[in-house]
Amino acid sequence: MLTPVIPLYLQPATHPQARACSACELRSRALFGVLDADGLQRIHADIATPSLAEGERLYGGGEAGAAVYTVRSGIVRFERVTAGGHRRIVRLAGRGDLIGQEALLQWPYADEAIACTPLQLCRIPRHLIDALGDAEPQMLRELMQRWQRALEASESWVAELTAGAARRRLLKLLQALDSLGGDDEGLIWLPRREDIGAMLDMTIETASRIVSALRREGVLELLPPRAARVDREALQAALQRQDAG
Amino acid sequence: MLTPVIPLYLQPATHPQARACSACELRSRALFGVLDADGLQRIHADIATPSLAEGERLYGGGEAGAAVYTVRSGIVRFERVTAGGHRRIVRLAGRGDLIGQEALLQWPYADEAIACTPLQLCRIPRHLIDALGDAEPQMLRELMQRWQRALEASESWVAELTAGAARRRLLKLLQALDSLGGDDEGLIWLPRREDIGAMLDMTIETASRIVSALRREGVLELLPPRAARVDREALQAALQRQDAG
DNA sequence: CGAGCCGTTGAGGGGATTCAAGCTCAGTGG
DNA sequence: CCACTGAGCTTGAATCCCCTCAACGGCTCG
Repeated sequence: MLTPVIPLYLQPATHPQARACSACELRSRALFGVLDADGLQRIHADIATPSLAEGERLYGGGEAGAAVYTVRSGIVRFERVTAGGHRRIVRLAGRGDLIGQEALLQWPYADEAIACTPLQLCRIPRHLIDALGDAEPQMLRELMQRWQRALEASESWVAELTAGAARRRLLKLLQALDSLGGDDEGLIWLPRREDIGAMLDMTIETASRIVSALRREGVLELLPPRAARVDREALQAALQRQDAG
Repeated sequence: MLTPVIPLYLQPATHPQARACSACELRSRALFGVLDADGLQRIHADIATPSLAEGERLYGGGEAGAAVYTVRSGIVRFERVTAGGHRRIVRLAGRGDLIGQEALLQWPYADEAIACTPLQLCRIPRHLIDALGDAEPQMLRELMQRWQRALEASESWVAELTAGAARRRLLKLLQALDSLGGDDEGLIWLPRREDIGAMLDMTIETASRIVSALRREGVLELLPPRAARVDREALQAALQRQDAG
């Protein structure tokens, strides 16, 4: 998918944010990828690009929201508190994912959204999507694709991260973190043990024991705090053995 | 939300399926609830209302689908096979829910969909939604609501049915089954022990032990095969004690 | 009646939790 | 400078919940 270069003569008249969107390396993967330069020009003014530090909250569950967000870089986690009063992380989102989509329906946010790493976002107000929906039906299709991707992520979470032995779940989490935010060299964000527990339903002690074991086995090289390097081959091998034995 | 009565003089000229849709008790909750009589008249011809017996498969994971379905009555389960080769049930759908929505994006079905009970559906071809999308923007909004509901169901599944002790998960499942397909008297569909295992990640033996215990405690009255009556008060009380102790 | 499926129950073992102690490290203030 | 503190992590020992393996009963169906 080619992203057309904007002619120079157009640029002086172009809003800075529109230029930023045009140049955005995510554009082909992003919600507004279907828009041309004119389309971007029309919407530029309302789009902000906020940043959050690790641990900061983007929004809370139950809040009435007026915007959706695209993740430009970083990882977001979605938390909720169970009926039993325990904190549970139900999903992660990374680069290119759309979050807070329920705001488009004027529904309150379903979960609490928190930055796991330094986070860069695009903030897109609801009224913008509403207005654009009529003019650009292709964008609605993009939107529905985002919804389906989120559903797919959540169902995969159920299938892969909530079943089986603790060690298998943790290996699967490492795999997911690698494909979500890992770089070429296998450098990943490694959650705090308590957050691993909230994701995989285990105690911090169990999480710690398994992480330590994987470190001793060479699957994981810890780079405290909050980072690690995974040996992808060793990870695959460990998963194979896990599923076999 | 009122569903307008169709004048009698209109009916002889009306396609039988359009009459059925108009009279459908689900209409206000269904995808085409926003359409008026004329709108229904236009789309009637392509809508079928298939029925499936318990255990029959609606579609398989990976298949290319050309239709979405609305559940008129019964319960559907979504299964997939994990990377480790185990069968996992990741979500349930009931009356009023939309299933197979990924077909609208021309994506293959994500999961296998299987009837848990006798099932009545509305089959809505993709081309119909495509055509209607332009004419009836309100319907796209309905569609996005369905997507969000499915996402919400999946995230709730993660939060409530995959964490905590086996007994708590099973109690929560009974609660979910009651609100999904239960009648006034607490009559519910009770899955086979193997399916309980695939939902809650436990063995059939553990499922059986807990079901038996709940029967002895009076929470559950078994009505074999595949049915039970829940004592809602006792269920609530059992959950309270579970979360307390 | 025997075969097969489904469900139930028991006994033993293993993996995760619980309870507890000690470690590292950053921030604070004497 | 260094003890002090608290948060996060690690490790050990004992307990318990759930899994594994096994046997058996009810039911349907050929």
